[in-house]
Amino acid sequence: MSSSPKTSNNVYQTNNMHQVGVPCCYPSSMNYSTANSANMSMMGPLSPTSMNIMPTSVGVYGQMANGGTPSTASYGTQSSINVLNSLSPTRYQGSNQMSTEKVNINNSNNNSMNNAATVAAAAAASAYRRNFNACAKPPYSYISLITMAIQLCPSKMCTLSEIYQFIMDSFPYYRQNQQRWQNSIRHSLSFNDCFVKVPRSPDRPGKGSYWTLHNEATNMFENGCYLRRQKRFKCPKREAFRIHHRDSNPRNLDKSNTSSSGRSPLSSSSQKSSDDSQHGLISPINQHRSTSLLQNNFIHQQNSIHQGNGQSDTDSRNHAIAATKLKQEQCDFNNHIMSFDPHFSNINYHPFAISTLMQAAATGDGSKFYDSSALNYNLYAAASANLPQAFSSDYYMYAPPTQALAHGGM
DNA sequence: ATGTGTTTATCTTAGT
DNA sequence: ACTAAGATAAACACAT
Repeated sequence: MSSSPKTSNNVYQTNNMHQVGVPCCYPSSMNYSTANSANMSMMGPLSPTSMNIMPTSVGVYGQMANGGTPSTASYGTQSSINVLNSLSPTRYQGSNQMSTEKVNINNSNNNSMNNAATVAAAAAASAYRRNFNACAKPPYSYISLITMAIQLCPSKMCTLSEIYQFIMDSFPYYRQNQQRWQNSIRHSLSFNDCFVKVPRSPDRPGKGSYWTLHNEATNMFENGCYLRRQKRFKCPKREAFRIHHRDSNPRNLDKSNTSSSGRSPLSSSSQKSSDDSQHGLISPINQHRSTSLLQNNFIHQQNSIHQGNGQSDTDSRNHAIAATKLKQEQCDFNNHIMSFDPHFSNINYHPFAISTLMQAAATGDGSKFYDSSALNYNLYAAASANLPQAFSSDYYMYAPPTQALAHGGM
């Protein structure tokens, strides 16, 4: 298998994708051209200016310097064990190319601001040098990367292009081979029931929908492993609806008999896209947040769209009835689990949980020395603060797109 | 034309 | 070894 990486000619354009009211906070000024080592020089030489900003990015990922899987005995929390065990030596070859220079990160909060800033800056500078010629693939699955992007949005939903932007801003590795991984991102969004598409409202024109998390899929990585979930999230209601729709649609009856292996579904109407909002999959948790009205509007609009989109009257009625019923059931269920699930009542449930990192970022934890305008950078500061001390010397750190910050993030 | 979204197929990898 | 999750490639439809 040659699998020579395709080099795309696309340069990701961020500036005019959607202009109004995008409920997202990611810096959108960076255009990352695809993929060669020369392009990595865009990260620029380390300057005093960037030094001041670097500590925001003392995020960590990587593998043990000696290449081995760490024994579970040595390291503090179960979550950190899971994180490290999830690293594959073959997968993150990039980090093998790093220099052997080691960084001692002192992440104690007891240090004075100056000391901590100095240490962090030194660590960042060192990491910068190490990182300059090698960008290891971060130990996060695409699903977890998408989840991070969504969770970091105040509105808890964002567009595809914003997901791209978050990933590229956060992980230099993904400034390369964009065509490849962006296809995978799109596949992940469509394929996984944990991601729910939210249509745009008419007053927010633009390409693509918003994506949010299924309200039952907000704790997929609470065990601390962001590479592989123990169980793929599947929405039973969606599955049931799919089956119901398939079996009750006369157009599918003959197909289901004849083409068990058929490839024709490419031309069939998609289920996920049209059914999400009808299922009431928009989280009531999210409805507590700033976009509740917006999302409710989306749901209503989508319902009305479906009732008049050319289906037969019978189909439309059945859809509407089923949607209403499912939506009510979903809300009841959500209210129920929210009453006792610790994940919803205690956001600090787990030190490595995304929700924990979000909380730290949102409340300014780890942002003492940093510009807090870019939430995603604070995420990594928070992650760094949670880093077990035993790992600190062997971690692979990475740099943010310093130019974006230096230019004010716009 | 380009971006977005869906789906199938196939391969790799982690977990057991 | 087996299974399931995830990654990758690709074809295609549709929206902007």
